[in-house]
Amino acid sequence: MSAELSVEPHAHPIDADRVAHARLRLPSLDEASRLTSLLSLIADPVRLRILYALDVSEELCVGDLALALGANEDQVSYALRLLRTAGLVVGRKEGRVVYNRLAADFPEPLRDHCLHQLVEITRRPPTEE
Amino acid sequence: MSAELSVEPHAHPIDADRVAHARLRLPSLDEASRLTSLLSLIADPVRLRILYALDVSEELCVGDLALALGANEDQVSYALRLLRTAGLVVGRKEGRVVYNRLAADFPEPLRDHCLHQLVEITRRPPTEE
DNA sequence: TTGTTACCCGTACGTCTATACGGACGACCT
DNA sequence: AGGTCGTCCGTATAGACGTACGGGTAACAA
Repeated sequence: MSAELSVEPHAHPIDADRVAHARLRLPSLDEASRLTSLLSLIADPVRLRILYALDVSEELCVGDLALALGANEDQVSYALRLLRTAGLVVGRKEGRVVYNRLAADFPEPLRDHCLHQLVEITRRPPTEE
Repeated sequence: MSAELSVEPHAHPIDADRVAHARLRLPSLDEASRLTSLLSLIADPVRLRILYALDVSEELCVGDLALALGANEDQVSYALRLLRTAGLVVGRKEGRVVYNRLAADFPEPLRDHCLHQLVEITRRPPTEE
């Protein structure tokens, strides 16, 4: 998956300049994988809305989260498991209730760009003429 | 998949205020799905790097794109198919070569936030202590 | 202590996604 | 015209992902 191949699909680059130009500025396969694994995490309706909910409300437990989303607790629990594993969400246990909140080192750009700014895209669907 | 359920998983919301607060500001399931389907498209190493390449170089054909990415043409071709279907990339055919470029109505926030800003995350991996 | 609540975990299933392969088209060169 | 190259499309297979289900743990109440 992270193997560098010595590719030579066809020996005739049509625009060698642009290929070299792109090649230099392109993020490496490793960097891209790191970013896309992060994006994949928020590219899910349940997880995205969980992050939204935790962003506006300081912290929420699983049951209330499911109530706010209109989803069942299994979905929320599974989503939280992934978010916690990735270190985006942390759980504070108080009694028998686990309060979830965004991690302190939650990537700021992710919060700013994806949670705050990118919502506007949803208001204007891409199929506008 | 887009069915509204009349859920009542448990009758004891622990923090009713925060639930209501989150519920009001939460994007609808439909809005979230629209956004996540877009994010899923760029949440793939091949597609993300293609968008990057097309962003720095005006336009590139499939073969050169594969050359720049170090991927085979099948991967690039398949990725371009999805990006074209979504309307993010358009193809200009000139002779037997198809030059691909970002669509004119490519969502600006997506380009700004995901392509330009979000790269910095990759520079500082999330596993930093 | 017994029962109930809130939650987590492991497993199994259905589904969606990406990849690889083969064929087909149109465009250039001789 | 014939041959070759660049690209696209359809199909099949393997793998990853999300969902649902059942059991299990810790905490509070009676």
